[in-house]
This record gives sequence, C-alpha cells and structure tokens, in this order.
Amino acid sequence: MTSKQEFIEKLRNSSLRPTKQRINICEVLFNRDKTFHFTINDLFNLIKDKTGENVSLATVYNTVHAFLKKGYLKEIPINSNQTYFDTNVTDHHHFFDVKEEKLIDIKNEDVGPIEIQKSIPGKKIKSVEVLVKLED
Amino acid sequence: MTSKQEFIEKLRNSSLRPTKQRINICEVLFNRDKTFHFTINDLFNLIKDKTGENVSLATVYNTVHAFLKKGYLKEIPINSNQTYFDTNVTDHHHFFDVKEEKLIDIKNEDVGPIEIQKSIPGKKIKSVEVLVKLED
DNA sequence: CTTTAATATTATAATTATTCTAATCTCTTT
DNA sequence: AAAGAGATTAGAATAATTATAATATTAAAG
Repeated sequence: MTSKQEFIEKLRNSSLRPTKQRINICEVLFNRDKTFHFTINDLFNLIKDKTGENVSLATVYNTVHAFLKKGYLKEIPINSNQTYFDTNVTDHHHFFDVKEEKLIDIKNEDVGPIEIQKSIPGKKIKSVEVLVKLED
Repeated sequence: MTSKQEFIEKLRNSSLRPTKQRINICEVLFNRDKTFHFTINDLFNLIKDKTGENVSLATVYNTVHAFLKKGYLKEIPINSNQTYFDTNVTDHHHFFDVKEEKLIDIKNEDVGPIEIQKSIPGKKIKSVEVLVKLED
C-alpha cells in the first residue's frame, strides 16, 4: 500500500505538480502488486469507480502522456482501436490474445537474444519489442 | 505494370466484387515495385492524386479491411495515432524511425531466430513480430 | 438477352478517440 | 499575504473509425 504522500513526492520529484487529479490517477495506476495493462478508457472508468471522483477524459490523456514522458508508463505497440499502456516499464515483451483482446507480459529472459543484422546509417536502436499474437 | 484486368480477376478470385472504387485502390496499392507502408489517410489522398477519382474515406477503410482479411495487406503493430499497413505480406519485421515517423522493412533473414520460452495453455502462436525503434 | 431478387458495396451520418486552448490552479518570489 | 509566471484542467474542437440506409453488382429465371 503506497500512501498519498508518496505519490505527492514522486510527482514533485519529477517536477509534475501534485494535483488531486494526478494523485487519483496514481492511486489507480500504481497502488497494485502486479503489472497493469490498460487503455485510456479503462483508466478513466477505474478512476470513477475507485476514487469516486471525476477526472475529465482529457486530463487522463494529459497525465498518461506526462507519465509516459517521465518513464512511469510504457506504450505497447499493438494494433487496436485504442492505445494500450503498461505500468511495467522494464524491458520486456508481450503476448496478445487476439480473440480476448488481452495482453500478457513476457519477461525479457523468456525471449532469446534478438539479433538485428541490419542498420540504418545515422540512426541507433532505441528499443526492440516483440509482439507475439496468440490464437486458439 | 499490372493491368486493370488483372486486378479485376484478382478481386473476383477472392470473391470481392470488382467495383471501380476497388480497382482504383488496387492501382494505388499494388501497381508498384517496392513494398509500400501507408495509413488510411495516405491512401485516401493518393487515390485522389493518382486516379483523379473520388473514393469516400469509409470505402477506403472497408476495402483495406477486406484486403487485410484476404491476406493482401498486413497491419503493422506500432503506436501511432493512425494505423499503418504494409503491402509486403511476407513474414518480416520493422524499424520505426520515431523522429521522422517512417517505417522500414527488416527481412526475416536479418533477424536471428526468436525463441519464446513461455507458452499459454490452450493458445498457439499465430505470429511473432519485432518492432525496432530508431533514434538519432 | 432482359428482368428480378438476393446480396455485396458504397458513402453519409453517427460514434469514438484524441488534441487544442481558454479558464483555472499551483507555486515561487516578494 | 499578494501577485506574476507558468503549469494544469476540462470543455470544445478535431480526427479516426464504424454503422447503416441507399445504391450497385451479380446470379438465376424467364
């Protein structure tokens, strides 16, 4: 259980103002044991449910993007009508269950080393992400 | 140079009616040497430019989705506000130049074998796709 | 060959996802 | 405490995608 005070510090330390909207969003996102995969809409609904307070959808977008930039969230490359995010910001990969539209983490250790034998002049590799689509 | 007649046959053979809208879309998509990465909007604009005819945006969506289902196009898993597609339907991977928002194919041979040492009961692997993000 | 009926396709209209910006809040400086 | 500077919020606007009524295509019958 992380306290509200810790979220306030976390926000201040990354020069994000600790507004009540952001603290509510932190409660929903980071007050959990397991990694959490979500869309903006999932998060929006959970905020209402869990905190009883209303945060506008635009603010959820703003905050998620601010957290992304600070490295508190990761965007998951997947084709869906909605963008998926992950609270697990370590280097890892994903299964995507196409039928159930569900994401599952794959630890980096569970994927053999990936060798890219091609390079683009003037560019360097920022990240390598694997998406494994699952069917029945 | 592929002829209009060939597109008509291709469409008929996959039980898609060869409407003039679809033929125009085929001209833009498949009348080229190199693989082509595009968004629905790119395609919509190219149709107007290249054929001089107007096809509604909704029809572009419909047709791209029909072609996807028939296996004539591939959807590229990437996080962008718009969905990207590829005329290269062989098994391959992508670089994504984050700054320029540009996709580059990586041939399957240029990526070492990818071993997934985790499995999900009752599910089998449908595809494995690698996205390599590039920065300067 | 037409005509007709069944079905597929198109494109407008509706919906959903995301971003823009004026009003508001937070924080620093005094 | 008050004010100014800048950050944040949320309503309004825009952009992306989908649903459906109107239209077009095709196969079958005459």
